[in-house]
Amino acid sequence: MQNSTPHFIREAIKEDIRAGRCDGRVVTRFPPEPNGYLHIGHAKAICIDFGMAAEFGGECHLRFDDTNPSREEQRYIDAIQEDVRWLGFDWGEHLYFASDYFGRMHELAVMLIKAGKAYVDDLSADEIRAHRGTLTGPGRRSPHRDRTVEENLDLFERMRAGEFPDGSRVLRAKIDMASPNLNMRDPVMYRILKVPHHRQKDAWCIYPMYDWAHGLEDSLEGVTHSLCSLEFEDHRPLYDWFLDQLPVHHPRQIEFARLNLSHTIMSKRKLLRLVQEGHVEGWDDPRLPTISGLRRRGYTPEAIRTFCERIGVAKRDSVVDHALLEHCLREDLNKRSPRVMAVLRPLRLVIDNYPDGQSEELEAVNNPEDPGAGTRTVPFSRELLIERDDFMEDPPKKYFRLAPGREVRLRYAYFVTCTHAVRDSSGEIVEVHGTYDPSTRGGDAPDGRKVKATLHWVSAPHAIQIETRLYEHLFAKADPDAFDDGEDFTVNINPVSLEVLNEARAEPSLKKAMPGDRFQFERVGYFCVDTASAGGRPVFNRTVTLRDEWSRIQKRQQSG
RNA sequence: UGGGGUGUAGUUCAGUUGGUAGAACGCCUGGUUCUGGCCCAGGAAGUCGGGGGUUCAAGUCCUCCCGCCCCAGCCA
Repeated sequence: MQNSTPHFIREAIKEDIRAGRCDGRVVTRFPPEPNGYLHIGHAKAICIDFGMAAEFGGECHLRFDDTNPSREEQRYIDAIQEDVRWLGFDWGEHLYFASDYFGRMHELAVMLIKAGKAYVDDLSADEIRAHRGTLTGPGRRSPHRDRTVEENLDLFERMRAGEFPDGSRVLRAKIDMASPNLNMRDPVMYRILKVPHHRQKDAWCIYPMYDWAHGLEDSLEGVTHSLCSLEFEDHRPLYDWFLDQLPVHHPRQIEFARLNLSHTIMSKRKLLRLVQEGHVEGWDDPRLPTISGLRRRGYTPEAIRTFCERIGVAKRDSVVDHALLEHCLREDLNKRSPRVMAVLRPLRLVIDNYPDGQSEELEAVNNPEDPGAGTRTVPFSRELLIERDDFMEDPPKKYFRLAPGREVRLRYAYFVTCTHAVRDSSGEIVEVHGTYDPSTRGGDAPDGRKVKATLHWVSAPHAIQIETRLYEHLFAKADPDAFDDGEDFTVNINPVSLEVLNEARAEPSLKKAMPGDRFQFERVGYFCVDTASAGGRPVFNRTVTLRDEWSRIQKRQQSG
C-alpha cells in the first residue's frame, strides 16, 4: 500500500492533513444500504475507504445506511459483514447503524424548523414533482412554504406521532426553488412510512431521506472524509448546506468513479433480475460479480484487493477489461495453489509394455513456485487417462502433444511413445496405445533426449471421479448493455456460460479436498471445491483457466 | 439560454513548478522450462478530444468548440 500510484483522493487527504483541516485525523466509512449483496464494484469502494484510513493511520467505519425499512433486511446486514470481513477488512468496534441516530436526527430537524429553514408540506408526491420544475426551468414554491414555525413544529410532531397517512405530508428543507441544482429545490427530509424497521421496530413512522441523513451520519461519527461515487457530486452542495445550518462537525465529501467491468453487469437491479429470472442459480452463482459469487468461484481476497489497487481511482467513467481481473487472480493463485493432476475429458491411454496389474507411486512436486509446499506421490499403472485434447491422430503444425509415433513425457512419470489409436464402429477414437521407456522414470531421460510436450494424466484404476463446472463470461459481449431497440440486456447472456463435466477424473490425493480448497489442475486451470460439494464426488468450480498459448495458435490457424 | 462532471496507447491509469509522453493489462517476437503455466528479454501501438492564442518551448497556461456521463424518487 506504500508505493501505490498517486490519485486525487490520496492527494486531497494529504493536503487536508498538511493544512490542519482535520486535526491530522482520517476517519472514513463504508456505508452500504442493507438491501442487496455486495459486488466487486463495492469492493473497489471498500478498498478505497478502508485503504485510505489505514494508509493515514485512521479508522474506517462500517455503517449500514438503513433509512428505508421498506427494502432492507437483516439477512443483507449479515451477508455484507461476512463479505467485507472476507475481503480482509476490519472495522474493529466501529460498526454503526444510521437508524441508531434517528433520535438525534429528529432533534436536529426540529432545530432546523425552529430556525425557519424547514417546513411541513402537504403536497402529494405528484404535486411536489410538478412544483420542482425542470432541468432548464425553475420550480415553484409550495403554498405551504411559509407556514409559521409553530405550525411546522406541531405538524412535524404529529407526523411523527402517526396522525397522518403515508405520503400525506413531508418535511422539506427551505432552500431555493429556483436553484439550477435540483437537489437544492427544497429537498424532502422526512417522509411518512408506516413500516416497522428491522432494528427500530415500531419506534418510528417517519424516516429520513438520504441527503438529510447521510451527512449527519458522517458528522455524528466524526468522519473526516466521506468518499462516495460520482452521482453524488450534485448532492455535495446539499450535503454541505445541511451541515452548515447546524452546530455540528462538517466532514468533506469526495467523489470518485464507480467500477465497471467488461463482460458483466454491476447494477443491483439487473443482478436481481438475473437471480429472480433464473439466469443464474442465486446471488452466489460463480458467474456473478458478487463478492459471494467470486468467493464461491475461487477468487482470493488478495487478488481482488490487488485488482482494486491496479485499476486506480479517478473521476472519469471507464470500463475495466475483465482480463485484468483474471491476471491479478492468476498471479495470486500461481503463487499459492497446490498442483494436482486431473483429466477433464478423459481418453484411455494403454501402456502396452507396462506389466498388467502392476502399479507404482511416483513423486510429484506440490508447487514449483513454493519449495516449502513439498511433494506427494501419485499412482501410475498400465491404464491411464489423458486429456482428449492431448492426442491427435493427424496433428497440425505446432501441435506438440501426443500423436502416432511421437514421444512425450507424462509428468513426473515416464516418456511414452504413441503406437496407435483404436476407434469404435462409429469412427470415434476410444483409446490410444503406446509404450514407455522404463529408464525415464521420474520424467528425465538418462541419454538427455528431449520431448516437446509434457502431459498430465491419472491412473485409471486409482483415479477418483469428480464433477467439474467450467465457467465462461456470463455475457458474450464486452458490453452487456449493447442491444437493439425492443431488446434488453438478457439477450446478451452467454448461453454456454456454464458447462458441467461429469466424466472428469482426478488423482486420489484429491479425496481429502474440502469445500473452499483451491488447486491448480496442471495445464488446465485453477479450481476450487464448491461449497455445495456432496461427500462422495466433489464438485470443482473452474476459477480461471491457465493462459493457453495453444488455443491462441489454434485461433490464428482457424482464422487465417 | 439549466446545473454538475469528464476527455492522454486497444483498455485502465501516471504525467512534479510549461522542456514535443510513461506504466500495467492485452497483443506480437524470442529465450528459458518436466505445466504451450510461471519467469526473462524485446516489439508494435498515442495528430495527449478539436481549433485558436500566450511562449524560445504547451498534455500542462488562456480561449472557443465538440464528444461522453450524471441530475427533475416521498430510493440510496
